[in-house]
Amino acid sequence: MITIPPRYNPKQSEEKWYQFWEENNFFHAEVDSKRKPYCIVIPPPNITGILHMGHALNNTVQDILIRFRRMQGYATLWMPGTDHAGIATQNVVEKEIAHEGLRRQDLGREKFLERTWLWKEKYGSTIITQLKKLGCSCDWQRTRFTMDEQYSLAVTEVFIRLAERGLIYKANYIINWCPRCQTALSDEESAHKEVKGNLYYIKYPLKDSGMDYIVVATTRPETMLGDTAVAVNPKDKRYKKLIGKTVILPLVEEEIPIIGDSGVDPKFGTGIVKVTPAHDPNDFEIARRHSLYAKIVMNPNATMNQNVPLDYQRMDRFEAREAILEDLEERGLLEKIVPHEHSVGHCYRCHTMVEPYFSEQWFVDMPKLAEAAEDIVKKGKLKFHPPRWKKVYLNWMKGLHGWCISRQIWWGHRIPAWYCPDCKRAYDAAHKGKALLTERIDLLEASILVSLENPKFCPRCGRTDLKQDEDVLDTWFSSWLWPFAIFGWPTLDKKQSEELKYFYPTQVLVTAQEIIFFWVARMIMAGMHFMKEAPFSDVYIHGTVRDITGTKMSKSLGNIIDPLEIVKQYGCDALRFSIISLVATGQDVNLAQNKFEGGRNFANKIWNAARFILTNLDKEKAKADLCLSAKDITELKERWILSRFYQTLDNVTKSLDNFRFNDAAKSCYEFFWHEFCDWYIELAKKTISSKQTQLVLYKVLEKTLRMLHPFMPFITEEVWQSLPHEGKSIMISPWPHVEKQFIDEKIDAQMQRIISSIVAIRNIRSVWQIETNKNIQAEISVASQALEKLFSSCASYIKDSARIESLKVGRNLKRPKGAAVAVLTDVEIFIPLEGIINVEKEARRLTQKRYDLEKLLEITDKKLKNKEFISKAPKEIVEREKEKKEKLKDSIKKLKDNLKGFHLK
RNA sequence: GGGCGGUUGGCGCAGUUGGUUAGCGCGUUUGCUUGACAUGCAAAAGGUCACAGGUUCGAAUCCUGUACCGCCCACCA
Repeated sequence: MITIPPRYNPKQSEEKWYQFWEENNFFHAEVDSKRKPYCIVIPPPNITGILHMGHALNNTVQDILIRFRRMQGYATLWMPGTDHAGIATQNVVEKEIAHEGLRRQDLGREKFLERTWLWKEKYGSTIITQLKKLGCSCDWQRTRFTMDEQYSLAVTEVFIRLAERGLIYKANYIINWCPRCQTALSDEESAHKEVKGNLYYIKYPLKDSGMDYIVVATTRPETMLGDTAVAVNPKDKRYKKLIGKTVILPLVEEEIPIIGDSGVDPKFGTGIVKVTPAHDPNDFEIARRHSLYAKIVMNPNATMNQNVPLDYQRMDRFEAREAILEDLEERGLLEKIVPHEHSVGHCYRCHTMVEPYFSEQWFVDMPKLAEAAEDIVKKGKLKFHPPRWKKVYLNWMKGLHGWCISRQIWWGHRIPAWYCPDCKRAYDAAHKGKALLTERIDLLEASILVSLENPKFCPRCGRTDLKQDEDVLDTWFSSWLWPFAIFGWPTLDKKQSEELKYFYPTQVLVTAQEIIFFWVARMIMAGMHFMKEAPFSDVYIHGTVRDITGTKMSKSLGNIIDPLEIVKQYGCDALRFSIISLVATGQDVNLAQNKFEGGRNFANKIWNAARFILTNLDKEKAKADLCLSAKDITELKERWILSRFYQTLDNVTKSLDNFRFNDAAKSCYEFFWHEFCDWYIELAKKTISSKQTQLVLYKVLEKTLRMLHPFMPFITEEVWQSLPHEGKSIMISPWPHVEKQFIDEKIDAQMQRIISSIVAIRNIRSVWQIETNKNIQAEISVASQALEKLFSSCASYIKDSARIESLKVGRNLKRPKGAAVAVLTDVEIFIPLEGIINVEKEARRLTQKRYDLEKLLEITDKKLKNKEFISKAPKEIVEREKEKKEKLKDSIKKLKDNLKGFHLK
């Protein structure tokens, strides 16, 4: 007798088997010309990352796909790695040194980077360790980091190649500036949020016209210090005559022109807009059209700079706002204040309000790169799942501006550009004030050299101490190369080029919707440009993990559920199975702690079913015939469970092929629990030692474990290892084949009749409160010889499952006196319970049943009387309705006949 | 301003090209120390599929509109 604990102990198996898999190198993949490749690149988590439910969902999906394909025989590679996460990591290290009272400037660039590398060594792989706790079968030997030496080379190379083609350029442009991080951000890194503010109506006196003034409306009065014009719409009759006149900018007391620009909306505010080219993207565009000068009025930390009147200098932007409003008020220049809601960009890292800021930055020419990336998706060669994201993607591609890639931080890939200080200064001086017109800076003219190595001298003046650009590249400028840079591109040795050729393009990318623009779109661009092929053929976009009220989980809200805590409490398989069952394609998932009980209970069910089978398995018998054919199985219950198993397997395989993970999980669950355990194992108890039962118990369990393995890797391995098996691990065992010979719908229908009959009897027992252990008698009256045969041969199923002591099966039997009745299609069941049942109550029960069926009959009848239905509906539908009608009629008649026998008063 | 998603029994959700008596999990009720499992077993109750029109022989499913909730995009001074 084997003793197995009644409860599954996840912790123990998780540790044991994960180690076993790693030791045996099962996660590792090599180029194998005999097999097809299947590759997924992990969305590299930030080194600052701490595992959250989003990761749990994202990586469970990937691991399921990877394990599924691995079992199917693909050369399966899941490439792992981490992202250096420029701003995020720098912020973390800055916080750390702040405890020592230091700022990064105190350390200096070199020392600060040393600290950051140390931090990375210490904490940077936390997330990797955590991913292992989820059971992820990544090829860890190949783990990459976006700042690895070779990877960095790819980044630099890409920068140079794009710069050479003019696809990367330097320009004076208005960008998003985070005053706290003190760096430029891309459009995507500035997250728009609705902010309740005010619209301030400010009077600008007209020059040379006494008391006359015009009124502009603004939400950010502090920027008025940088106004270089006032604009009206030239079609606006009210103000047309103002164009060409001059106003005196209050507080600054400078003369600025009134210009006409069609971008001005006459309906908004007063229809007159102040133009601040250096601090508003809209105004910047106006300024370019009118060759206006851009006056920067803020320092990088968003305090007012030396270009504003002394009183406001060094004030914070919001402080300055208050001061300016007060001063305007005092001068009678503040007309009114109207509450106004508008959306304002916020830094996606620190949530500080972003300032539009005019500055010199590096950009990628996105519209150019977008062409091929747009095309490949339009053609359908790259598919999104669910498909609605295609539209979102294409729409984004259409509206692209330049991508600002320079960041004024230290942690990251330093821009491979060098300046000659003299020549650059000369260039700047020559272009001062013209900057708006000459948006792109001519690198040659400005003596900016883009190259892999530090250039020896300035080609213009010969100076030898050239200075490297201080800025680093946007983190996403390295992650967009991920699918090919991880293989060593572009400096490939022989092995690497083989691998790149074999594994690129990869198969699927799994990610969340908020990453589509940041990363997915850009990877497609980079892939198309550098590899001439999209980096993957399918993109699976999963939903966002939320709490039970539908709020996004976040640390600051305190509504997070820690996946590792769930693993500890419920087990990894429970976490995986629960989360995957909840996620319908692309739908968000609302989680609560108790949602994981389902997965835990399922794991426990698997454990106990296996426990039962193992304790009863005669290993010799089970092993005896591993390749049985359908002919060897004669018993209904055995044929049925095999038929159901292969149907389920077929379902699960197809669902996984189509990224329908919840369907797959539900099929497994339904089959295992409600068919295999509830019916088959229960029935099998009576024939446990028969060869057929032994074979089928073993065969179905073993194959079901394999089917479940991608979802629940640990418990399936644990159980599988205790069963007779071939091979070293379930994770490298083959995905079962759908053996069609076992699928038999007639068998399913027959078994269904038996099951329905058992349920009907149990129902009667329950209604009349017959004690569970009390044996009763039953008579089953059937309509045909075939049914008589079926019920006779399955009499034992019914007797065992419904606790029937003696069962009589016959044709057209009459209801014994005082018997309870159940009417099923072509079957009547009588349970003699004279004295126990209440005749009137039983009659009411049957009448209710009859009433229900009559309602159905009415609907069916109506359909069949409808000539259009008969002529227009497909034949098989009509046929089905006809059959249904006959069955209903028959059942109703039987109910009526039985009711007659009750002789009610 | 534009786009997208959601609205199905008390709660959380499935429902693939329109066609079974609309399913599942949790919860609820009743009964069970049935020899794998009380993280269990058995039986049951509970829904006019947000609303209004339309298409169709037939609509939870397709179309139009409305309401509410949520998300994304946009140069809304």
